[in-house]
Amino acid sequence: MTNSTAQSLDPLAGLNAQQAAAVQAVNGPVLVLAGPGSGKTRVLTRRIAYLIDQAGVAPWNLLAVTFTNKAAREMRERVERIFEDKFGAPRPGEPPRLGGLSIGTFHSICARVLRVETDAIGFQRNWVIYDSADQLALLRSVLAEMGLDEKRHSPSAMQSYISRQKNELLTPEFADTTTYMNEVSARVYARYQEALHVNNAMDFDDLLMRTVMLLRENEGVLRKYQLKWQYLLVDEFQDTNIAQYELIGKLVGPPEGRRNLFCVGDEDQSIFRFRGADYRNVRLFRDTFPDARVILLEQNYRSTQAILDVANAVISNNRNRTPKALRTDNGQGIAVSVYEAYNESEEAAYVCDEIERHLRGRKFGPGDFAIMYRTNAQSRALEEAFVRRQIKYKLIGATRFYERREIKDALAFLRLVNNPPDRVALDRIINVPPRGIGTKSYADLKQWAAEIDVSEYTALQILLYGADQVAQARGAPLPPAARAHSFNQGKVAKFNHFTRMTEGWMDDLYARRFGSVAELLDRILDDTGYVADLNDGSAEAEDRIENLKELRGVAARYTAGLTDSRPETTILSLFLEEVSLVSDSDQIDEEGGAVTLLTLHTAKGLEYSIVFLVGMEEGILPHARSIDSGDIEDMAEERRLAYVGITRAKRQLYLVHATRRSLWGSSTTQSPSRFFDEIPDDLLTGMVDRRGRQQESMRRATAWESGDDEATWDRSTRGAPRNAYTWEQKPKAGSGRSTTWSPAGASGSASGSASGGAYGGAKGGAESSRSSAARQTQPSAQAAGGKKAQFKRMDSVQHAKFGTGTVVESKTTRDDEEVTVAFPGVGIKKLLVSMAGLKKL
DNA sequence: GCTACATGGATTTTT
DNA sequence: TCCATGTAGC
Repeated sequence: MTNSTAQSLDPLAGLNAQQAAAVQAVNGPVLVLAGPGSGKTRVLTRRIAYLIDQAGVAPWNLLAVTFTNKAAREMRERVERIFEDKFGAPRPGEPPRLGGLSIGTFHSICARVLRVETDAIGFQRNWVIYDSADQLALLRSVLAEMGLDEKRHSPSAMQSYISRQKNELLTPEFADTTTYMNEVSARVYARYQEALHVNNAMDFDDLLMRTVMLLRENEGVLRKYQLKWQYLLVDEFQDTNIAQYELIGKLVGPPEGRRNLFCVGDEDQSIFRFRGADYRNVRLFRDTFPDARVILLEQNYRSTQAILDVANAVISNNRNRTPKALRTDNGQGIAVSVYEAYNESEEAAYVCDEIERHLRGRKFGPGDFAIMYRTNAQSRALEEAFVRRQIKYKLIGATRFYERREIKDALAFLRLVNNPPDRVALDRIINVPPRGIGTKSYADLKQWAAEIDVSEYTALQILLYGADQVAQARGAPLPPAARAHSFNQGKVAKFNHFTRMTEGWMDDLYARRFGSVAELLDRILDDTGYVADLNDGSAEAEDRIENLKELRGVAARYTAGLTDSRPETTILSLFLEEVSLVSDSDQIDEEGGAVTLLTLHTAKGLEYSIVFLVGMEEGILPHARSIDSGDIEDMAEERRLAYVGITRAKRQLYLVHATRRSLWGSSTTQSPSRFFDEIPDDLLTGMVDRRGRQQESMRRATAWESGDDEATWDRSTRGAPRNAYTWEQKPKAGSGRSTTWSPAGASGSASGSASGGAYGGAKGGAESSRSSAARQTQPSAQAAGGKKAQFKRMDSVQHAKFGTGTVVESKTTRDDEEVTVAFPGVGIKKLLVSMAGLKKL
């Protein structure tokens, strides 16, 4: 290699003094307190490269812990790129340069350790990870078993209690029993843990707790990992919880030992307290290692000074923090804008207006914008507006892919094949699609299984193969009752049909007849008739099928005859593990070319040129829960959340709040967030003095309600069509399902201000009343057409009045089809197929 | 056993 | 408004 290429890897190139110091601090504990936008990712990647290339540390001795899988992936890629720059692309046959380098989240690292140590923790191979829905399902059955009423003992309260205990490393025998409720919860916790073990499953929190327990109790295992990982790097250290802190402590060894621990964090960005994270770990670290090197990164490379000033103003109201002054050389920039909207639809309309204005200026593309909010529910009004305006957007999080019904069903089949004791999986799919095994039969099966002390799946096997054969296969005798069951022949036939099918999959799996997990999935969907059952021709079914295809795409990457070279696991279980540990932020890609909609929590670690922080209202941000609790720490965390949002912006920041908001059904008046009061007026623009602002707001609100404000009305009709208006004066409509009350003809969604349901959009009043009047008088014009959808997304259609357009969405209603069509130059229209006379092109 | 409908309850944030 | 759960009728 030549000198010049060697020099291209100068891990210190372009770093400031503090960053360079952090990269080079090789020995002893280091704590980097990094403000937002201070280049900490850069420091971490450079440091990894530096340790490997300059300090001679073997890659397999390094462990870097990140907050998300996405961050892990990116960090690995960046380090790889550094080495490619220096040594060129890896040649075929060459051993991997970064072989054995471990980068991952706490959860994924722990899963890997536990996978290897399956025997040591007393689990069977191919154990699975339960997500929170699975946890709830299991908790419900535990509660039922214990004869506890769900109404009095809410499963989700139990769930959060258990999670709290686990995050604090409290096993059931040490769990908190200080109140009656906690005492009950502790007993549920104990039973729940047993149930998990019987199912050969762990929940998220178990991954951490069991790993720590293992390292605590097993000296040999502890030594092994201490020897393996001699250099530890931890990102987002302020968001570690007790379990994670102890895990790091165990791996790094006693304070007087090796101590090659490098932690990066920012107390001001700690936003996961509800998950047990405790930013005081930062101080704990300093107490544990009094001689630790502490490096401050205060220089900000991301934002303008105008944005940082606002961030400083807000965060300085938190006590118990190390004061920091964010500064930048990026210049003052544009002042932060404040906008007071009338309600959430007008808020969305404003955001769209501004985005469109910027897009016209051609300096920014859609991918430069992000809209951040406190709660996922807030995304709905925004989405509506984006669809109407035909602005490309990407929604992160709301309905998580792996929580969709069809995906969970498909995964449940795979999970059962992988791990037959998984009762939660079996519960889910024993009768999906319907195969004549009703609640009663299945309950009987469960009871019988409990009596003979075997898993439900084993009971099924006994029905199919007979008790003797099953006993022989397990190498253990079964109780006499295993020979006697009370199912009639018809039921046994139904059970056997199911079992024969699943046994077939397992046989073929272990005979390596599938080339990939995708092939197994194909076979399952085929044998069960799942897709056929799903496909009723509706657009929704089509979406679900699309989702299954997407899942198949992921599964296709898991090949090699499904059996890994490692004995402790199979490719199938690695696949299941991957899908259990994906996070929302994994969906984020920079290339998208679309406006990003996301919660403040998912926004952590990201940056965008222009950021809109919407719903800056009391009760939203700060959230009502945190206001009501009266806990000063809760409020401090809300403030940090605001701070995180503010500091995501590179060039321009908008703070938006609304006067009214309909959050769940009814509309309430909202007052601006207290965080506005913490920002000096001269740092904000777009806001007259407070009194003037309120008068303006009143004027607009009155105008809105009487419907005579042209400007507002115009925007409102685009943002949320007529029913946003009529909804204000609608009579109390019992269940909200009435379609006859509204003179303006908003039908269907009676109180839905923003959530559609009205037919026709801007200037479409006439159109809309006609449609809905027609709908009332001719309810089943198209009844003969049944449920079949005639149109689907992306279809080109012709309309007599609006011309040619493209179908955005199609929904089948009971007796008709409702199509949303984008007509260029006209706008988005919702049309009833029975009325509109649409022609497919 | 299945489907359609009614009712009641609930919503913070996520690995 | 939305969802999960419960119930009546087939």
